[in-house]
Amino acid sequence: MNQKKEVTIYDIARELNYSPSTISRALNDHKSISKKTIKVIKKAALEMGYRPNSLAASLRNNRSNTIGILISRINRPFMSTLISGIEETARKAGFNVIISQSNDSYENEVDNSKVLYDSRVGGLIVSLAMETRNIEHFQQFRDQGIPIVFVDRVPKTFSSYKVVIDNYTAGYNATKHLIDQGCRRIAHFAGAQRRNIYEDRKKGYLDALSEYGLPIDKDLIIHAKTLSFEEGEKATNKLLDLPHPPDGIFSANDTAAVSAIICAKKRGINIPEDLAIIGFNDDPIASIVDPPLSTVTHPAAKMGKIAAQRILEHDQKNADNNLSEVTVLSTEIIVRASSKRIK
Amino acid sequence: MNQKKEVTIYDIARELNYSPSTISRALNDHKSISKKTIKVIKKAALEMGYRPNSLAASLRNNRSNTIGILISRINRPFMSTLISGIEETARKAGFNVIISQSNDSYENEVDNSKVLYDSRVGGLIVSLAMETRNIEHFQQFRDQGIPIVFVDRVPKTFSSYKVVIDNYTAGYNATKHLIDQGCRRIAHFAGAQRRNIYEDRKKGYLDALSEYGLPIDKDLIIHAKTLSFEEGEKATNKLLDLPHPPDGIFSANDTAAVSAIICAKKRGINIPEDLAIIGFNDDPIASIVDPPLSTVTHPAAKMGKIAAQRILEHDQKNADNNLSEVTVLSTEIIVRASSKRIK
DNA sequence: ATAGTTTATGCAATCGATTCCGTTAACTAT
DNA sequence: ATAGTTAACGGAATCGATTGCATAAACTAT
Repeated sequence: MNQKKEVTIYDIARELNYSPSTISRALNDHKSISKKTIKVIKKAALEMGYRPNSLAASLRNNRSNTIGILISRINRPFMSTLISGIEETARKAGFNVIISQSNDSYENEVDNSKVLYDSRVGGLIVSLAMETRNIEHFQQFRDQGIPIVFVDRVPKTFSSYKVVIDNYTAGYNATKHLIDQGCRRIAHFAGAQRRNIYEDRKKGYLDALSEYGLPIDKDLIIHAKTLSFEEGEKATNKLLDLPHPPDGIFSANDTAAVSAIICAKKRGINIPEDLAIIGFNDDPIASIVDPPLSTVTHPAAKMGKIAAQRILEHDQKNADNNLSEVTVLSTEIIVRASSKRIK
Repeated sequence: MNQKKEVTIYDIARELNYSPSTISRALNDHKSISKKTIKVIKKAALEMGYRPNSLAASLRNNRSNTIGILISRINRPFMSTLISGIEETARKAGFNVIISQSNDSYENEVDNSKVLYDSRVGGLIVSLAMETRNIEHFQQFRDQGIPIVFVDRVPKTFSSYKVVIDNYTAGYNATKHLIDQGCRRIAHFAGAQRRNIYEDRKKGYLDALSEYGLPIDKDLIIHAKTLSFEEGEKATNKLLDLPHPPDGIFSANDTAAVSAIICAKKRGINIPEDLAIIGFNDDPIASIVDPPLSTVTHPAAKMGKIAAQRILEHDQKNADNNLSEVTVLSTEIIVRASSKRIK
């Protein structure tokens, strides 16, 4: 038995002949405790090695100083940067951050949401799994007045805080950029259309083509489940095997775009002369690949910061207030060598 | 006021005319409750929408089903994969994962360790900040019998669970590989020597040189604080400006190695013919850069899994048992074009 | 000087689950 | 049939902090 007994506010109370209430209030700088007493109590707490028990406080308040994160995968540049932004903001406010990953499975998402609920998180930040169609599992949080912030991959029908980018405009601009560079047969690597981000990017692509009088060729639109490196490779080969191969590709993510660059190079295609390519996200690999990949920025850290702020703010305000604020962040096109045909 | 009242075991008890003790035991499949009763209670719990309050249970047990992670930065490929491995393993066992990043600052590490302690985490997984010299802040966990697992960047003097790779051998083998490829003037990008991983890699490098009768040239050893892309670029330029530039570089991470490839290429150096390069970690950028970077694997996911397992196991065993088990994982050299001179 | 107010603090219930220690009833062995 | 077990369940304290409602003292105003 080597576990030292932990010091509680009762121990301090006994030591100083105050009541536990006073100790609690003093440690929280409650205004009804005199400054002198506060000083004395804090000093004693420090000396006695007192460490607050967050669990007890959370139980009493029925709310923990914890933000739950529910995302598909942690080890993706966008996601880990998003988390980093959340963590940084949350920690400054004394909040903990619990992470859970669904691996894009609906079932995992539901299970994880339950566990986070049981942990009485003070707020929830969610980026939907690829699979998810039904979002009833978030209702329990709303019933308890626990704020939810959806980021990036958001549901259409659930009214809540949302932090997103304008995927439509980004898709439109990326496509327009390729058109401006002289591309006339532009392919698109599209993601799962169930998710807003991929649906909107595709819409932007389609509208840009239409607007500039370019025909829409279904053979040039490749739907991939995960836009992985392998899928990108396969898609690129398929496109290049076409009788009339494309002269441009707008990929809904960087991974597939990079694989397209590498694959096309292997086949002796000149980039960007024969084939101009633009991706999405500005992952680290985008600036490393040769030629460097043009892409669309995705402000992950900022999204995380704002999402966390929504939850922290909510803590302050009245619970019923303004639960459905939508924040749209701007993106930029970064033009690199993979699409720069016009000098 | 729209917050639905939450259902507790007391509500179920009242409803079924059982005592709360029985409800609690039934929900936990306690053996002294009849199977029939368990079935009845679980059914009622489900119907009534009961959700356990983890906070209450944790308070009572003075230990939460939570693993705290204390690392430098989340958004690095190695780290986010490590976290992913931890999360996956922990979640299967019903544990939550709280993350905190120190940004390599000692103060942040200490602060975060306190917050995690106050949250009564059931275990702690740590990769030390670059700055950290003093490790007293971990003593509080040991005093309470809370298991600590150090991963990758571990302290030398603190006896605890550890999960590491054999950095010395990896550094030795990476250097030997370059020697085998005909390199005779091999430079080294070394990280902060305070951390075991960089110190050991450098030792391996030095011993390999000695063993093969190659002189050790201090000009060829560059110490960088963070081995960032910029530092790598600067170091490469410095090396290439030398009267006798090196014909090989062993970088203690991939980021700096990739920047070396890009920088050297810009200067018209042929890789690997004029300069062979090998990195460390096998980050995604390693296989994307042109030519692809040879590197040393770093089993991040496996490390995370094992670290989490240590904590989960500890929960089962007697607390005083075997607290200082060290696990050494094996690494492999991946030879890619950046160092392959001999066909 | 008296009533009203402010300041500083204490009392005790509360959050929800867990568990030690009974107790009762049914069952088993001799 | 009686003592001894076992099975199934209840009572009540407990974990540690918070907070609404007192209360006592000191102070202010008239």
